[in-house]
Amino acid sequence: MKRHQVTIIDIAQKLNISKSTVSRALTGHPSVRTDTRQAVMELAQQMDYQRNMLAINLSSSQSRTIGIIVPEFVTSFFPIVIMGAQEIAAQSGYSVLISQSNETYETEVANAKVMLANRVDGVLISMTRETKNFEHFDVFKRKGIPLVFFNRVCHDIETPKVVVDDYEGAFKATEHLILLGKKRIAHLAGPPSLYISRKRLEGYKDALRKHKRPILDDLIISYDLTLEKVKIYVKYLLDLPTPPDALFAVNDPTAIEAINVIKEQGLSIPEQMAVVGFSNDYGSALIEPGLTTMAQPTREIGQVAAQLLLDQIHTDSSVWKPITRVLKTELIIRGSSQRN
Amino acid sequence: MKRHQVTIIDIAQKLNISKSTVSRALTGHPSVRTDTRQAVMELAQQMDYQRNMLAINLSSSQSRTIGIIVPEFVTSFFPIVIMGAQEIAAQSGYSVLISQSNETYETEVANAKVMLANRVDGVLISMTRETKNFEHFDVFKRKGIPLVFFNRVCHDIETPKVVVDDYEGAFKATEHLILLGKKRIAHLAGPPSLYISRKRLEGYKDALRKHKRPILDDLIISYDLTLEKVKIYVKYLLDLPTPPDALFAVNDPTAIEAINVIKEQGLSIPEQMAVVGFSNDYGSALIEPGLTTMAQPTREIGQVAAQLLLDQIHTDSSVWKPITRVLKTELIIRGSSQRN
DNA sequence: CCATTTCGTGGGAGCGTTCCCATGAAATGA
DNA sequence: TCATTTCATGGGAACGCTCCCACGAAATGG
Repeated sequence: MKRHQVTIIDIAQKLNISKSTVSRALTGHPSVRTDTRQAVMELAQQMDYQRNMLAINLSSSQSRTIGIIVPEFVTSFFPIVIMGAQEIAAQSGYSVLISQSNETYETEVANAKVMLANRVDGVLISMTRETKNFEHFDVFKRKGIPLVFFNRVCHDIETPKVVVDDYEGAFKATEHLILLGKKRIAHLAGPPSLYISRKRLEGYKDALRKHKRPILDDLIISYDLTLEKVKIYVKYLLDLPTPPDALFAVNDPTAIEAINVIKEQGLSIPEQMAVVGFSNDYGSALIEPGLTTMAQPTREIGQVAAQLLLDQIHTDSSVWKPITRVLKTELIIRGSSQRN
Repeated sequence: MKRHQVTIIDIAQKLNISKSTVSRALTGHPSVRTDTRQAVMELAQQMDYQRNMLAINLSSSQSRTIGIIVPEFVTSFFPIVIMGAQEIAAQSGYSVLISQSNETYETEVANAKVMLANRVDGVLISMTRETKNFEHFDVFKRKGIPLVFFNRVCHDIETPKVVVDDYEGAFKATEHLILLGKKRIAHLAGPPSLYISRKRLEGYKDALRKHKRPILDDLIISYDLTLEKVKIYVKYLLDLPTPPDALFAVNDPTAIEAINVIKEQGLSIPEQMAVVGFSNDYGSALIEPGLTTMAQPTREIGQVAAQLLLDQIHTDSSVWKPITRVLKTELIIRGSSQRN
């Protein structure tokens, strides 16, 4: 049942003026007589007229919407990033279209199509862990739609990126464990397909090197971030002839899961096994003992990414620069790596 | 720099047919010769044509978008609801426009306007804790845009609602504490302005009544859900001449905060003070001791609400029924209310 | 074999704006 | 006072699509 929508034409007719004038009055165009504008505004209010963004969007060929594609919604990380981005977008009058790729390449491609169909003015994206082919991003470049990567970025595409200093963060986290007196520090790493996994691994190794510690391949495990597997790997580590006395996990959910397994096995944290995570997720302060972690400025990632995107949207594509913004991490020390 | 968009006219010209035919071919209209359709499809692919939703939306006067207004994004509850809703919406080809009211009435009103301007086909909403005036919702009814409330619902408006059985949940939670042998059970309640607060309070009281326990006003505190205040109230309770030996908190963040305060004060949980929450948030399993809580089917709330909304969108407004779907809660017993 | 239905297609209005150009009135300057 | 600029407004194309109506050709039926 579509009842009639109130349009500027309705207003124009009642006021016996043209729709052009109504349009100008409503959009704040200077060359409209004050009394005319007044009358239009009042009548609009009275008829509860709402400007039709659908028409405005078509007319202006832009949606005033930015798209965000994230791999998942389960951990608190992405929702917080989205919140940050949404804030910045809203300040400039932009809406946000959200879609999750479910860590699946095909869904990511489909989502990209939806973004295109909806004529978003730009896209913020953090890739699936299985995305290795980047052709579906080319079309954005061809169509002149700016793209900003965050967190899980693609280095094969020239586009702005927002990341945290994964290398430095991992370096500091590992060094923290070394300075704590830990001798055998294990690393539960992410999949090598992710740049952040590789960088964190690198930081871990370099910290060991700096302090002249051996890098033991036994103690480095790469996994695909499906949490169910953490138990297997942690048990494996604990069952080694000479087990590690510390664990640096690639992210907080992994670390939290690891803590649960370690406690289950009856080991004391941090005495027998210290644990450090990465990102300072919501649960990290709650678990017992509290999780030492490299905090990422999660909300800020969203804000910075959105700002970068808006900047691109508002400048000519010929002057786009593929800036990479590297945000700092901060070591938060809690019980999992602290002698009481 | 707006380069030319590929439109159905471009395809039509290349193929020397009319745009009507191209449109029909692309939308799967039956009366198009198979070879024509084939040719159109191929050329469209080749020119990487993307249907322009902006135009389709204007033409059809509907956006194929549903709006969701939530009060906040901080706890894990709303993101999960949104995820559930998004899944259902996506299945029917609907996009989701998200906005957060920041627990502020004015923002909620502004967000409602944005939804209207974007011509969303329906809105899912959970109100601000300070929303007492519902006029900004009337316009949706006037314009025939369906509205579905969830979680924090408005009973003054005839519209579908999705809630959990707050009364029963609170009743069971309280009864659980009674059966545990607790004698003085306090309740840290939400603001009376929220229906769910009132219902939970009612369930709490009725459980006490059923078991012939006195209802002690000293032990019932209503607060505005700003977590910083939990400390004050919990301390107040603990400092009473005869302090309570159990606490039923209106939601999990409150309960978690309470546990932290109780531990800080050196009391043992659950021996000296048992705690039960409501909703089974992400952190509840992590905190030590684990938080006993009434689990809500969070994701399902989003799914059901979205489905109800889609149902309304697809039926004539004259046959809309203000169904209230009440989902069941489930008691999850953890360390905060369990001997050992 | 002619009248009627079916099929595939073309033409064009309409969705509600914005924005450019035109127009006439008022204001300005010499 | 007349030419020129400024101002407030109107008219209409454009945005890209859908959908209704019309039309000729082919298929059908008696």
